[in-house]
Amino acid sequence: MTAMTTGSTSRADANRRRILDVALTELLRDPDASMDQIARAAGVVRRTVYGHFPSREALISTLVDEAVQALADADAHARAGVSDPAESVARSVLALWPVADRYRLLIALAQRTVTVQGIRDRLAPLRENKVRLLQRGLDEGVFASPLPAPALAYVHEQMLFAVMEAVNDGLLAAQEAGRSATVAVLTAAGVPASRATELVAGVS
Amino acid sequence: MTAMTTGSTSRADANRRRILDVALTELLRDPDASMDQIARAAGVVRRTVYGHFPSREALISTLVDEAVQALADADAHARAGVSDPAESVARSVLALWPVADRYRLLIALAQRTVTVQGIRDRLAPLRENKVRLLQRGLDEGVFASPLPAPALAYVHEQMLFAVMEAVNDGLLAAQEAGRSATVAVLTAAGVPASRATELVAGVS
DNA sequence: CGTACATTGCACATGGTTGTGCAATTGCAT
DNA sequence: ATGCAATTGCACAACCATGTGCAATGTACG
Repeated sequence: MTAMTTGSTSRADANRRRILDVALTELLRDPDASMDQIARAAGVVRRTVYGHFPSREALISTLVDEAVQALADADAHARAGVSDPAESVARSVLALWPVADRYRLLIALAQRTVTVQGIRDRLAPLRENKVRLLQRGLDEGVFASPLPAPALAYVHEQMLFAVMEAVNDGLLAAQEAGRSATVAVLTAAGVPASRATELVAGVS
Repeated sequence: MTAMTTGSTSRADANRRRILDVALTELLRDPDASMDQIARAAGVVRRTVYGHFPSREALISTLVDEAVQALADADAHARAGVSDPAESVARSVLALWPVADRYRLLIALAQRTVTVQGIRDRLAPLRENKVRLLQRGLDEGVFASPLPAPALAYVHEQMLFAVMEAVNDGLLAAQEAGRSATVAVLTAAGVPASRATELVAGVS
């Protein structure tokens, strides 16, 4: 019965997984990291990487797919059945935080220019969700900003990157980062600081 | 007297200037733009660019120097003799806005990884000024944020990029952008929306 | 006109990266 | 141990970008 290589996903799949993981951190350090750099960092020869992925494009593309998937899942799950826009944003940011941190390279690539075509497109649905949420909050008077909802969405994204950078540079404890980022984002949306802190405390 | 090639800075200097300008926009479109791309875009042959700049490094480095210079000047001038931190931030952002927009590529390169070594370093003094200002505001209770001053500085920078992107993508009118960005930044620092709008109105 | 200088049009060497081919080797599981 | 699949270790071709050299061409200015 086709042995199915026991439960162990064989070392092939393990390698593939490791290559993806290493590629993530390696590309974060240098978005132009070569296949050789990635391979070496994964403890493998360049040729082996090509055994798993036909091209550099394909490798990064796989990474993008995983990232989008993880982000979409986290966001959808966090906002399920929450009606208040402020609470929704709070839950969303808190849930997205660790995932976005893991994949922040790709999101950074997404907003940069000529990398893999279509990163932006693949993130578009997620972004649109956020815009709708922000718009609703603005309409209901829960949020306040001189910026239109789509611009505010950009701002929120960038703020998350900023806080991640801060953590990275040791300016902020990783423990507090998620909550701090959430409060910061809410504040930027015009939610009074007191209400923002309260919300985050209540949600987490 | 040494002739000094009349008042006209000769076409050589004009070319040099145009190469720099074009390089700025070209590198903005693609941070990895080749010397050939830049040269063509400047209506010149690659070899000519090397006549003005010994290397790609040198070209970008010149750009960085100009950017840092312009930013530092604008910031210093805007904040001269202003004591209130909130007003100081307002003036600073409003003044920095057009300059940062012009040079945003470089600031983006600065926060990204392995480009020209030392972009971060050259921007450091400017950044430190901002951190001190934010710290003072936090101490005086004018600002409020769960983030420490240095992290808040990151956030402010990134917010500016976000708004620039928004303008770039047509989500926001260029006229309003500077003021909107300023209000957004102040709001993110914990200044109440009403006070922020008031400040910006009073300053511009 | 003729001088000086900037620009051009090659050509060239160099180095790095991508992607492929193939034989040899390693490791796992039966 | 033996077979199977993955991994390795080259070697290769193609491409692209960086810098440099040099002769020819243009262009402004006295």
